[in-house]
Order: sequence, then structure tokens, then C-alpha cells
Amino acid sequence: MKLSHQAKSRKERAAKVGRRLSTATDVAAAAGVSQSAVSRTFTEGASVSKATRDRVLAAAKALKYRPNQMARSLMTNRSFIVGVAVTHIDNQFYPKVLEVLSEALRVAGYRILLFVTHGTVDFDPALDELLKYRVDALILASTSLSSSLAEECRAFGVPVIMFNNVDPNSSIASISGENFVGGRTVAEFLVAGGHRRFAFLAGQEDSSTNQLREGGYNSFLAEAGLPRPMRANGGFQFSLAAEATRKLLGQKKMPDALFCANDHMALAAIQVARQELGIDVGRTLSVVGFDDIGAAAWPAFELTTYSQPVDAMVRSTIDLLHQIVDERKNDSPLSIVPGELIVRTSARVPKRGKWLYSKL
Amino acid sequence: MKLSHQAKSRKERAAKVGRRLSTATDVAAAAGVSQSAVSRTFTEGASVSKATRDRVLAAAKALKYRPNQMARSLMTNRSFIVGVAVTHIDNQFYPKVLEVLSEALRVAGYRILLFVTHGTVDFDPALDELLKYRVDALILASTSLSSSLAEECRAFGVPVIMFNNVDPNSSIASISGENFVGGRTVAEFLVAGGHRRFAFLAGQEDSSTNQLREGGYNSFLAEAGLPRPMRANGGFQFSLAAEATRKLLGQKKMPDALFCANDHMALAAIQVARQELGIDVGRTLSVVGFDDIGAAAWPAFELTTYSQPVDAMVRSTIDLLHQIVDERKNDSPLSIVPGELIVRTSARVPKRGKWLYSKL
DNA sequence: TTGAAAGCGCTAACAA
DNA sequence: TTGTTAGCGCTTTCAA
Repeated sequence: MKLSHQAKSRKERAAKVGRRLSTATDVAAAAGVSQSAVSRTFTEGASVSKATRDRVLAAAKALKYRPNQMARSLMTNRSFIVGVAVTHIDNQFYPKVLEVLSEALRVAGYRILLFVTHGTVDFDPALDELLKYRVDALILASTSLSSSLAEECRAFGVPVIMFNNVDPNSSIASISGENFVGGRTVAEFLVAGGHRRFAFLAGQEDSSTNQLREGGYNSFLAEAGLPRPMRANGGFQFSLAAEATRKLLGQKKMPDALFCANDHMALAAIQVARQELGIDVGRTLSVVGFDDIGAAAWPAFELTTYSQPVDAMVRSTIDLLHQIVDERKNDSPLSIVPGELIVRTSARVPKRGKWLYSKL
Repeated sequence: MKLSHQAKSRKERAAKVGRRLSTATDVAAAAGVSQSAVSRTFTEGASVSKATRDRVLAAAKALKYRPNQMARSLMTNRSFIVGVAVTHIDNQFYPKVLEVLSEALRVAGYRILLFVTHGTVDFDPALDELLKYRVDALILASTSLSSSLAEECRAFGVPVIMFNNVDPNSSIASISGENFVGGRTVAEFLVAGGHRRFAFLAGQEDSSTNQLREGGYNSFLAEAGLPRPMRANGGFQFSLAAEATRKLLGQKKMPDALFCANDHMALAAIQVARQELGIDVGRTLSVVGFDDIGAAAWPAFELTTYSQPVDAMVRSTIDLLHQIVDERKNDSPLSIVPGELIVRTSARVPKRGKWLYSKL
């Protein structure tokens, strides 16, 4: 048999014990067909007769054969791996994103190479690794990863999608929630609720989510002839948010309405207000968040918030991925997924108007 | 030049536009050295003179060259990818694990291929993918992934490490916290606190964590001559845990001590007790959890709990990984990482004895 | 529909 | 220290 010389190659003997997995050549030998026949059997839409196909499949099963995706990638120039970078994973929003994204990518035939980065943007070493693995695309699920990084990847021919982050100055594809509209809606709701002293708990200053949410909030307040809200920065981090809340609520003229740039910080704010300062949240002080993470609905918080529907956002992400990777076009660099105000009890509800408790 | 025929290969022309990345051959040509010289330059501990090395590096930089890890893996039989499977990602414990594990693996030179699986164990399709990518090892960070699955992987020559999950009937390497000892300690603490009516909120019945924690708890109570605690199952899920808590606290003889199989469920229990039933948690009812997740320390909960130190557990995991992958040995199939009782205010503290508030 | 043959980009003997 | 050469396991022409 022609394959015999391969069977006694020294590579094989040198192979690490226990890691000698069967190859297409092994299967071919067992099935009595050529190695290409095996390849065809495992290639979608290749032309193989049912007869050979069956023989190959049987041999493959017996030998526990699985195509080596690495070798395949070498030829096809497609790894079916998507790099996913996530920050702030202690913010419940991101594990949820990971869960939904993971399933959606799996269905779409992609695997996830995960990068959990820390607050600071020292993502460059990780980036280098990403490029070594020839990922088909990169999804940056983070409010804080710079778009310069994204540009760098794109220069390498790796399509980039920013998730929950937008850079108006770049043409990088992005998926976001209704940050500006959401901020406006929150302001409208709080104004209708008769609040007088407005405050804003800011997240990372350079993030688009923070800028847009604050921008929407401020713009509505300004149009309503109200003064610019008080402000403190919590950098999207729990403990910093708690600290910022203390500062905000320690003023002589304490605010009666506090909009937090995301739910994660709002949870910190509620707890500082309630447990430390004994404030009756929902009556003396109204707190509103953004995202509608799981804990926002918990009985202990009942947080009113503007939602970012993760499922829909992920769906858009996958659509965009297909568009970019398969069709090599990129018509809509920014896709905004609509959310809605979820009214619970952490903020006073206007007596009249369109506002209704969302879930009681 | 010898390389010219490669330069006009039809593969190259066929390459997807924009994804023509430079190869070691390109760099070799630019630097005027052989392709193996390039390979050596990028291989730790290979013998290259500083002169060639510098020329190669310069050329590589100019061409934005990065070694193709896929091709490398094909030869070395090492992918430096570790498959990580996670379930229950809404339980704050797991995002934390992912964060720490991700960093530790990065430092150790590994990348993570992530699989987020859902409650049920339909992990098999994902498994198939894993094997295609020839991961160097598989870390199952989950209380619920069966060890039969792990055995299957091992049969394929893929080392498996179970994180926070132990199967006494298999010899699969595992990392766990002090489940049994922790359960006992909690019981000891509650008995010393003068509680009379004990309850247990169980997690997934077939999980080792649940069995061991409950076993430790029950064994201490039995030795103290106390009756078997009441019991309901919350399956490690928030809403089920809330439901189970309602059942438990709805008894005529309401328990005054509730040990929950993990913090995630304990948070549900506290909220049901406090918000729905108006129970004074920490006085009328003592609640204790397991894990010491971030939210356990939140002012809204102040949960007394037995800790599972994620950093130490991850360190052990990496040690084990090195042991198994590099040295092909596996002396210690089970490594138990010590935790401690973190005393907060969700459970009455014994007047005397060794118990002290951990963080006040 | 099939097999032979030529690579994909790299590492690792082997000689020089 | 270097270049040559032979693969790693696969896909993909090209003929038959």
C-alpha cells in the first residue's frame, strides 16, 4: 500500500504518547479510498458518491477521526474563530453578553477566542496573540477599548466590530443601544415625575456610552430650561461609583434625581443611599440606571432603567459579522438597537402621562 | 532568487483580498536569509546569530509579520489553546473565575477557547468542535458538567481539569474548595449561634459541590444530636432558589437557620425572606452561603459565607495544567483549596468562641 | 466521481 | 550558526 512509508515516518514515532490522533490518511487507508475522498466527505457540498461517503464515515467513526481544523485553516484561510475581548466582567451586563454571544456564534459556526482585559487598556500584548491565531474577526465588547486599537487590527485585515461602543470619528462597525435617546427619555421621565435637583453619576469619561447617555440627559434638561445637573464620576466601577455617590449625596442641596450611566453603578448608588445614608430610594431620591441587567429586577433594588436588549444586540452583531466576513462589505457602520424605559420602583413615577410600571 | 516561483503561485492571487498576510518566506526574502532563519528567530531558544536575528526582526517589522500559530501547531502538536467550558455564568462566581483564569492562562502562554453552556448538559456538539481545534487541555469550570464527558475527552488524549467539581469515582484531575469542611464549619457556626431549626437550600442534586456541602452540614448537625434539616432544591438557579425559599419559609415551624449551597442562591433567599415575607434576616432568620462572591459583601446583603478563593484555585489549576501537559504526569488528581468562614451580618454571630466579624 | 499531486506556513532533522 | 529538505494534516486543482 502506498501509505506505508507514511506509517513509519519518524514524526509519528516522535509524536507525544497518547496524542496520536487519527488523520484523514489513516481513515483513507482504512476505507480503501484516497485521502482526498476523506476530505471531500467532510467538506460541505463536495462531490462524493454515497458509496464512498458511507465507507469513509464508517472508517472515520471506527478511528474516532475528527478533521484537524488547524490544518484546514491553513488551506482555507478561514479559522472560524472570532476573537472576543471583554472588560468590566464584574458588571453583570458582560457575562450576559458573553452567554448570548457564545451561543449565537456557535450556531453561526464560529468559536470564541476569549480575552478578558482589565480596566486599563493594556490590550496590545493580547492583540498580538489574536493576530497569530488568524481570527476571522474581532468583537470588542467593551465601553473602554480604544478605536485606535480597532484600526490597528483592521490594518491587518481583521474585521472589527465594536459592541456597546461607538467612535463617531472612525468608520468601524459598531453595535450600540439607544444611548442618546435613552438619556433623553430618562430625563423626560424624571422631569415629568416632578424632580427638581438633577444629578448624573458618570462612567468612564472617554467612553461613547457615557458621553451619549449624559449628552441625551443634559440636552433634555437644558431644553426644559433646567440647570446643568450635578455630576460625579464613578468610572463604571462599583467602588468608585459608591464613592462618587457619597460625594453627590453629601451636598447641602441634595439631589432628588440621580441618573447613573449604567446599572452596575446604580446598584452601588442605591446601596450607599439606602444602607449608609438611610435615604428612602424611590421617594426621597429617585435613581435610574441604564442596561437593565438581571440584578436591576431583583427585589432588593427594583431599579428603573433604560434597557439594552442583549439578544437583539447580539443578533445585529452576527448579521454584521456575516456581512463583513462573507460579503466583504460594510454598508451600515453603526447599528443602534432600540431599548425602552423599564419602570420599577427606584424612581418616583409621574402621576400622568405615558409612564407605566413595566413589571409588577 | 529561489523564492520567485512561490511569489507567483496561484494560491496567492486567489487569496482573499486584504488578507494577504506576510509569511516567513516573505520575511526571509526581504532579509536575505533562509526561511528557517526566520523561524528560528521567532522560536524561543533556537540558535541564531545576533546579526541575522536583527536583520530578520527588521524585515519582519517592516512587513508586519506575525508567525501563523495554526501552521506552527501543525508541526509542534501544541496549540497553546485551552478549552474552557463554563455554565451558570449568571452566578457572579463564574465571571470572576473567567477573569482570573484568563489572566493566569495568558501569563502561562495559553489562549482560551470559550464555551458557555446552558444549564442542561448538551455539551456534546461543542465538544466535537473542541476536538477539531486540538486544544492542549480542557478546563471544565462548572458544577454540572458530567465526568463522563471528561472521560470522553481524555480518551481523545485531551487532558481535562475539573474546576469546582469533583467526581470521586473518576481519576480526573480536579480543583475544588473546601466543600465538606465548609459545610461542617457553617453548621458549627450556626449551632454555636444557638439556632434550633435548621434548613438547607440545595443546588443541583448530582453535583459534587452540593453533595459535599450538604454532607458536611448534615454530618455536623447529626453529630450534635440535631434532627436532619429541612430541605428544598433551588438547582443553583436564582428563580428556582427563590421558589424553594418560599416553600421552606412557608412551613408552620419556620427555620431559623438557612444554609444555601451557594451565594447565588443565598441572595435569592435573602431577598425573598426580606422583601416578600418581611423577615428580619440576621435576627429572625440566619442565612449563610458558600463562595463569597462580590455581591455577598454588598451592603444590601452582608452575607455570611464560606469562601472559595478564586485566585488560589486558579493558581492550583495552572500548576495542574503544567504538570499534566508538560510533564505528562498527574500525581494529585484532587487539589482542595482552603477557604474560611467570612462572618458578616446575615447570620446571628455566636456570643462566644472563635467567631469574629470578618469585615466591619 | 475519483486519485494524484501541489501546496498552505510553519518546525525540525540533517549537513554543511 | 546556517540552508536544505522533509513533512504536519488538510484543501484544491487537474486529469482521468
